[in-house]
Amino acid sequence: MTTSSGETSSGLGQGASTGASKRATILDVAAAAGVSRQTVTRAMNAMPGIRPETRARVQEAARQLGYTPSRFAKGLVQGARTSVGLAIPDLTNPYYPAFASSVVELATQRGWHVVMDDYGHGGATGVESVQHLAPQVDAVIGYLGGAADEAQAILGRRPLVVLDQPAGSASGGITFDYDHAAQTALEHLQARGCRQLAYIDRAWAGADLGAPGSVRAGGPTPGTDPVRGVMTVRGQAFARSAAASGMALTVVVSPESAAAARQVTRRLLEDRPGTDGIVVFNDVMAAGALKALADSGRAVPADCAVIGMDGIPLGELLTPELTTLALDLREVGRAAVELLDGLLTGSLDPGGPGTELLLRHHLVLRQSA
Amino acid sequence: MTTSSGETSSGLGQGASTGASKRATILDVAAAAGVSRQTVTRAMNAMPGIRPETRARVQEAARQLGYTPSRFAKGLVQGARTSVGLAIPDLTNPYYPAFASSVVELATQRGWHVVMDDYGHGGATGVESVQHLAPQVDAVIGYLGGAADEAQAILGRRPLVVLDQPAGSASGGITFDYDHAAQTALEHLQARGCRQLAYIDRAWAGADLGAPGSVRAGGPTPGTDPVRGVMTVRGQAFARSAAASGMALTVVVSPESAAAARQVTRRLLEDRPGTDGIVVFNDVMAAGALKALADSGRAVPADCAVIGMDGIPLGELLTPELTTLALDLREVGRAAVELLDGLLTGSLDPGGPGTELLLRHHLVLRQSA
DNA sequence: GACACATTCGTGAACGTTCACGGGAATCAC
DNA sequence: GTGATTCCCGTGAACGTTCACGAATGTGTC
Repeated sequence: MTTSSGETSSGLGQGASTGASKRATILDVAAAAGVSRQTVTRAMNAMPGIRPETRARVQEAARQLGYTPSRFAKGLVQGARTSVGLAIPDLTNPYYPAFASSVVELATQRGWHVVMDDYGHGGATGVESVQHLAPQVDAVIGYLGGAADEAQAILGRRPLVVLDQPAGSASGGITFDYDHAAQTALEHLQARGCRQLAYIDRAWAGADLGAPGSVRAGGPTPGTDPVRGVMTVRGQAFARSAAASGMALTVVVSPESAAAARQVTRRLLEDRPGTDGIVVFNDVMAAGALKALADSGRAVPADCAVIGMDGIPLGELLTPELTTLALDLREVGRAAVELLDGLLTGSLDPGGPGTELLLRHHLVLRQSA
Repeated sequence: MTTSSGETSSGLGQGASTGASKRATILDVAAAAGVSRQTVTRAMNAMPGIRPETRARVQEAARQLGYTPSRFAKGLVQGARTSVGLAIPDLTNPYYPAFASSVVELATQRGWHVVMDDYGHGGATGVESVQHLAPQVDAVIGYLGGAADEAQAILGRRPLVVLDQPAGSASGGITFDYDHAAQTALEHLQARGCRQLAYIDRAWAGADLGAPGSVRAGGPTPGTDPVRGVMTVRGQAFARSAAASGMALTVVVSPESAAAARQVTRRLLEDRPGTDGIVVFNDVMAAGALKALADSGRAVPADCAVIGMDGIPLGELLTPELTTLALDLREVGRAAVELLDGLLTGSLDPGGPGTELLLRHHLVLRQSA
């Protein structure tokens, strides 16, 4: 029997009952079990080269002391388990959880951990989210809504994959082919016989240009400079697409909520009663539009067709069921994770070829159009 | 000018262009900037006692080398920033994101980080989720769906707050007063004049007892032993409540999805065409029930009233708008975080008084009932 | 009984950072 | 011009764990 040769454990023999004094370290466990550090390590990590009874004794001592290995010490010596930050503007919008779910699943498969930040309640920006995440993660995936360069600067060499915005100096980016989406939707509505089309865009978060619901652009000359900076990228694509095919498209803006969209749509229908086809920025807002159409006594799609955007599960549950430009959100998550994987393993170079993906919406025909 | 006195930096003068060789450490930056470790620390952490030009020089060197301080080394010496794990069975169900959003917000306010795990896609259990989270977090909040004791054992002394399940040996727990909810709903339906009531329960994940939709308990004798273990806690509360007030309640079970609930409801309406009031396990499934009622040509609530459960935003968007037993999910998140806060700061003792909260649903009257 | 070998366990070193302290140079006061 | 004060900056120590190696003990073989 070896007498404990020192190794500077905490002097006090802390009984299991005394409150949270310090924090039990591996040396405390070693002392309590009458073994050395290394043996404790072997016992806790299911390593070979230890007698079963010793292992049991150590584990019991660890349990009694409430010992939990320090993830910091462990990480320091073993080299990081990678943990990725996930910056999301609003978990309340069903679009994001569907995406996040996919990211978490695939990240977990790779043994990564996901640190989630739902910025936006407090009016924080994507960059602030990255700033908050930065000290804790090895990479970030996020819908930042702009300022990719600044975010990448904060992260330094660590990979950043941004979604739905120009990649800029970010390591990678995933964007969506809104021109294709817009063309698909408008063509479909036209083929259905719709003649007076409208697009409901999301109002810029910061901007407060005119009352919500005010008509932004009518007639065949959208896409001109004054419009830029007011419309979202999606809105610009719709304006371009309408102009290209010579259709008239009324563009209105609405805050990003079903209730707001309902109100805006109601006003739109008063201003332009002949509207017979509406495309909406996202499915949640489209649900509001459907409500407004019902309010006004119109039948959908007979009197007015509606197309949403995103393809969240909610759409199927609405009445009428929502036709939508769907994005396969699990696929988007997969693209983001695989892109990040490539960047982390080095098989992809930041900003290099293959780091900017363009994904397409596809039209899911249901009842509303 | 001090000549670099050694301090064992990496021997190679790694140019900024060479690939990811090792990882730049604080010593590399110090050497590159011609200063010491401590000065680098001061520069990176905005500490006083450093000349502005020196700070700039160090920061430039850090930038060029792509230096990122090791969170492990930092955490090791500074004592942990707390990071909490959030175990969630299914982010796809709108119930959970609403809750998670609240948790993330309040945790962020406290300077915590949230490591999210959406277990359940791969058929994992809550305990496995905790096992995955454990090495990375200082505490866990989660909907584990059982096995709280086992989960607490994995975490040792670290706090565990479980929701919607008996706390067992967990540090804290938040449960819901389903008896009150059931009574509220059933009384409301009865007052409305409903006489043939049904409750659609969620089928147990693992169990496959009988075809989905089979009638489990009819008549006035539910709550007996054979039923236990088949019905959820919510189901049992409804059975109890119905029995207590002498109402007849048909209980059927359905997998947890709108589509499944739709099918189950359809079958229920064939079996018991006189059903004129239905309560459903959650809002998503209630949406399916509404669809089934529409399919069968019934008017809601005239022919049959429907009450959902949870109070997710989706309910407002359905047609008819869903009456529901709502839970204020932000409040639930707040309760969980505050409980955890108390446990972490020591103002609350694990399992002690004030660690088991009972929250109540309130009936939100909309159109469906 | 001597040797090789397997099994079990312990000790120095290292991971990268911050804290506590101390030293040197410049500035100020008189 | 001496001492006190301030401003910068550097060095030992420590955080808690694992890795690499070596020591001690037991087990088998001839």
